[in-house]
Amino acid sequence: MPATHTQSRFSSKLSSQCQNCSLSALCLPIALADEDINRLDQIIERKRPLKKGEVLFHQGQPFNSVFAVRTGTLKTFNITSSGEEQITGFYCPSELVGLSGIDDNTYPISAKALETTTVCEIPFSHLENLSSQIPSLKHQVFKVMSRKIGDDQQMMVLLGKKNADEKVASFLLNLSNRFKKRGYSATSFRLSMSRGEVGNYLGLAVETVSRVITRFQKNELIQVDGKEISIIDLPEMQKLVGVAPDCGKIAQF
Amino acid sequence: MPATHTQSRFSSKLSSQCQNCSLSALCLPIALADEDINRLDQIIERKRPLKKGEVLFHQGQPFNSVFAVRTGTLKTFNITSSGEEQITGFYCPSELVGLSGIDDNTYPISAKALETTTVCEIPFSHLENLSSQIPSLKHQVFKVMSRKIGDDQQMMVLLGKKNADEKVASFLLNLSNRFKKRGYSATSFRLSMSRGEVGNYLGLAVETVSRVITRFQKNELIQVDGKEISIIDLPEMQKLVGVAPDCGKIAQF
DNA sequence: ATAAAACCTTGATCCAAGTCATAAGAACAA
DNA sequence: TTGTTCTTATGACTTGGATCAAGGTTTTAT
Repeated sequence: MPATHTQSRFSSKLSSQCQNCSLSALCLPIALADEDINRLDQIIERKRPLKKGEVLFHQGQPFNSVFAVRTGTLKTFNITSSGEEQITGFYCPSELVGLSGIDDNTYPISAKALETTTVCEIPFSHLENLSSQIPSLKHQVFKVMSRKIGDDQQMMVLLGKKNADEKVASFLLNLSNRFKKRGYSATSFRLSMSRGEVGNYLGLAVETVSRVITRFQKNELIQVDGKEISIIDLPEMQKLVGVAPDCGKIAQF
Repeated sequence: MPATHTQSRFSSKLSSQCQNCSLSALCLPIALADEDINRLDQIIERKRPLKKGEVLFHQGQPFNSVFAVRTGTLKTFNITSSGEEQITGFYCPSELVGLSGIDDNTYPISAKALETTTVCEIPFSHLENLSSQIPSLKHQVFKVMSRKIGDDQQMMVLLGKKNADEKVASFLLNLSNRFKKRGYSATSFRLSMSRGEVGNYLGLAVETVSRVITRFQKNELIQVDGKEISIIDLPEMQKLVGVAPDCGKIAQF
């Protein structure tokens, strides 16, 4: 974990926090009136931290809440009919998990902490009620869901069309962008997931992930020390992924 | 196109139609009061049919509306940095296209008709307003988006983990389920997309799709005549995909 | 501190699916 | 109708990444 990324003092009481939270501009980036922020605040429950490996919710459990990651990282996955885990996403601070549960009131995936992780629980029925009263909040929820749909479609492109190098490069650049958005270094960060989990997510064998990373390092695209990654040649990495330098979003994930 | 699936008389006036539409239970399956259905009706514009190959909206265009397919089929795709088309979805009657445009008010994909296709245009800002007044409508929109997220995640599993046989079988069973839901035959239908488009969508070469389909036919899993497909051995196909016969949804798409 | 378990790397081998090539239908336009 | 283009099928060949195997390193638990 980057040193800058301190375990935020997890205040025991449900005091108004969204206003102070450094993530508020990302998690539900709304220009809400103070009064409305307080109303939002009141429906949010800040939970005790999850330890590494702890499960936030299980596939099949009744859906009640979506969760915003405050610190740490989660993975979501489901168990296939043949019993293997299939990772469907990684979630960093400010990102919302559980949206796919709305459809039939059941989580279709499980969510597990990759490291010590704190989340805000947002009971969805309350969010829905509140969103009727605050149009900009409703719009925000639509936006977040819409973005998720768009992102997942980019992920489908990645899985269907890209080779191992492009997959790994896309993955690293995607993480880089997510760190950057939260004010951390875009070029130097720590992977909270194992190579195996990266491979599982990208549709690659562990060995392939390992080899690609080694090769990237040899070619001086990145610098690797265990889980610490530094991107050295960002332009070259972007070229690999097929990003025109000006159009940050397209074709990256 | 199945003979049962007549080109619905496309009434030129914006008269109330949702009530009569055979798809209403699927497209936004709500138990709305009559009065509310009328309000929904009034914001919906029924457009002239699109001919095969016509584009409904272009990647990059400003987002204004989502569209419900009434008859025919659409594909959505984006153009990658290397200039090739990447298909991200096929849309059958009752299905909603364009939800990924909400996020930044721009369609991140294009939508094109695979055959003569009619759609209902739903201006999103109106839908949003109306949804503030009709909570069950708002909930329905959340549900539709949530389902899309879940479905796309299943698609990611398919692309990342499945082999060619499993991909094609999943694709055919998925179509089968969608036809069935609308009251058509689950075992006998017509593909409105080419083998090339199927391959593009599934991350396979045309030749592979062709070979798999030929092999399925040889093994008497399906019966093929050009674009007409009959599923002969449904249980075997389901086994191939890894569906427990009782849990229709999981692991299928 | 030490053992056990999980994770990462690298090499050797293999195979599923991609690519290339060809040819025969289908769909379409003039 | 006839040519042109698109689509599908099938064979021969190639290859990227999976799998198998083994050894080293890091993390976790006691």
